[in-house]
Amino acid sequence: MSRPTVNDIAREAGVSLATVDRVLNARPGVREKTIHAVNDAIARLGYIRDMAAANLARSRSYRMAVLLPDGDSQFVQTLADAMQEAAQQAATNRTEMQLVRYPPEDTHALAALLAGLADEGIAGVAVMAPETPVLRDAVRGLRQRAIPVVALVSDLPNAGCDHFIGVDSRAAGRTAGLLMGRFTGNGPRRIAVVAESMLLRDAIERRRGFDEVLLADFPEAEALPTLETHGAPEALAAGLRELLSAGQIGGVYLLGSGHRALTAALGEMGLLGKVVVIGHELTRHSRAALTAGQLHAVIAQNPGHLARSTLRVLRAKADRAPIDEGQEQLRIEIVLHENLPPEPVEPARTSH
Amino acid sequence: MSRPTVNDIAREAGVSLATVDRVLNARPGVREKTIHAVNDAIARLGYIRDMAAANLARSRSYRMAVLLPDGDSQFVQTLADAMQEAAQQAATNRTEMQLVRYPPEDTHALAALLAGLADEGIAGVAVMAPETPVLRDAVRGLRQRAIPVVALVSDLPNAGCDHFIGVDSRAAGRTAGLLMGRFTGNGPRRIAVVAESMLLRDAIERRRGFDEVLLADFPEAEALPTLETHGAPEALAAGLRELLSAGQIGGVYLLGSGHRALTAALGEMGLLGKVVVIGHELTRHSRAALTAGQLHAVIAQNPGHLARSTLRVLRAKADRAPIDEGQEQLRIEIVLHENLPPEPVEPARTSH
DNA sequence: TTGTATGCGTTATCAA
DNA sequence: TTGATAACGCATACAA
Repeated sequence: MSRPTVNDIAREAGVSLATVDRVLNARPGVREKTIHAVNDAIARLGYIRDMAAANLARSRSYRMAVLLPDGDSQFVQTLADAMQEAAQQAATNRTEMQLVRYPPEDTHALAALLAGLADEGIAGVAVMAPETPVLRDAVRGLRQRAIPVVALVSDLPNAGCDHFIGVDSRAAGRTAGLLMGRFTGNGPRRIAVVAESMLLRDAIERRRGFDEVLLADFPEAEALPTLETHGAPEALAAGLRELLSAGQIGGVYLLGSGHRALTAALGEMGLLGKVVVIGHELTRHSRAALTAGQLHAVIAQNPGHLARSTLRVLRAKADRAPIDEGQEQLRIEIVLHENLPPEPVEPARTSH
Repeated sequence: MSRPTVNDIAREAGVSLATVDRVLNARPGVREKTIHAVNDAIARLGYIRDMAAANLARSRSYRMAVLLPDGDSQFVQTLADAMQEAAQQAATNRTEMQLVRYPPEDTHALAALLAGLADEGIAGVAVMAPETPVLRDAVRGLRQRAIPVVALVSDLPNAGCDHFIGVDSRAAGRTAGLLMGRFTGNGPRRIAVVAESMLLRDAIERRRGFDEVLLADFPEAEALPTLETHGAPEALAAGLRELLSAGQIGGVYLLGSGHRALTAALGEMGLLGKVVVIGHELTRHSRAALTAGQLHAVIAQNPGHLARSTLRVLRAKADRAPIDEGQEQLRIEIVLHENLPPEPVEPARTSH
């Protein structure tokens, strides 16, 4: 015996194919009693829906839009690549993706982009951006038109998104704090904290988590005020020098990007390998630093997972189908020299 | 425009549907010239085959078998649960799974089971077992009958499997070693290594990796000979006591299962939280110990990922389709108190 | 060597 | 509120 089909259900329930379909897809216009009869038959026969056939018959394809900030962040670039790869895979399931890079800092341009998407018959939108009132409104606008929106990497807690795909930044910061506390040993020590900017919610949350753990579990450690570099390597070097003049440093926590600049600055000061360095996200540079023993731990999220999860969740939302929480749960990964995953094969470069 | 179909190819090439199908599936009975014309059309239109529709038309379904050792290992039980859950998902894609638990230690029973599967029209087999000559032969037998076989959790390097789904045990051991070295600080210290048995390849490999890193990067640390408990909690307590009498212990590395017994023994000796404990796999017990601060790091592989990956790879092998290496690559996860993922919802218990 | 017609399991558009 | 019936993209038995 092969698996029961909708035809079997129809026969068993004494109704037509169309009615079974209506019940299956929770479409209106069926009497309560009929619904019950169909559901009974489904349960009796142990029917399992064939997704492949369903998708085929729908011959509907889903156009998803993914919005990522432009700029030269290695992490975002890696994510963009992963998105393209996931999209290629998803094309098999009638899901296509349109990747859009928007000028960072320009919230209004982003909002305009989002508003524009609403008219293009888009089935879902994923957006990675800091939360602003303008963005919140744009998201609400989309959702009012029944277009699902998911937040990517950075949560938008007050925008009313359908889902958040990423990790809890505060917990990520706590993890960094725990590692820093354990890696720097037992004596008293000062920990430098470096960031390009503290305007981003992620950086703030990470710092908060980091401090929490250090304060509670490693009272002998002292996390210094954040050194903001604003992307200027000289600022970083100068700042570090100043911190050093006030006493020895046991570790450096890099809140965001800037691995290259940090490695350079530490190298100049002859500190490479002498202080514990912990950072976020696995990029070409952090990977190299990890391999070279200049970086001791990376807190990361898997971009491939992030990308596939995004497309799957958007698809589920578009279908109003439930989400497999277990599968979509992103992990806060800890990457050390010894568990560094092999370099992924270089995909075709994203044109933006 | 939507994607080109076989019909479009047929029209473009000026042949019929059936001919296109013949070319597509490399079936005989087509003139060289016609083949060329069809392939030309395919290239011109950028045709991508819809595998889902193809399988639907074939009305093909896949019966996979997954063989797991029986017994009360928490990890295996968790994996079994994850398998059941993944199977439920996969049923939607015409893939069904038959989970078989075999008596551990009994290689011949396992081999007989495998041989039996060959006759049942199974589309693929996944097996978690230590490598033995008998098992190797059984695997070869299956593969001779064109049934793909994948090794699960523990590799079978000489059995000629189609794929290995799991992590490199030696690298996992190295990771444990690195963490142990860093967590136990700078001074000289002795590290106890505990295992239920050193007969399993995994345990040996982990120990090897652990020693490598400790020797190379932490010369002040001394990894003591493995304390084999053979599942007897008393043996563990006695052994630990003996090690203690010879001097202070800085850390304990638990090579395999036995979290509960270890926690109990350490508790009795008043060592809980005073020595660094590192173990493998996230189970109910290790999770609790991690939360309580009695266990400091767990090296784990994600059972959900393992399960889904297994079914996906088996399916791909059955279709002779390529595998998305990036997606199937299992990570050596490091779990600390701060990045412990939320407890998954309890699935229905596996009956075995 | 090639073409026609039908079916796979589901959805969707009609009409009743 | 229900039911025929025609797609969806591909495979295949059978006819030419």
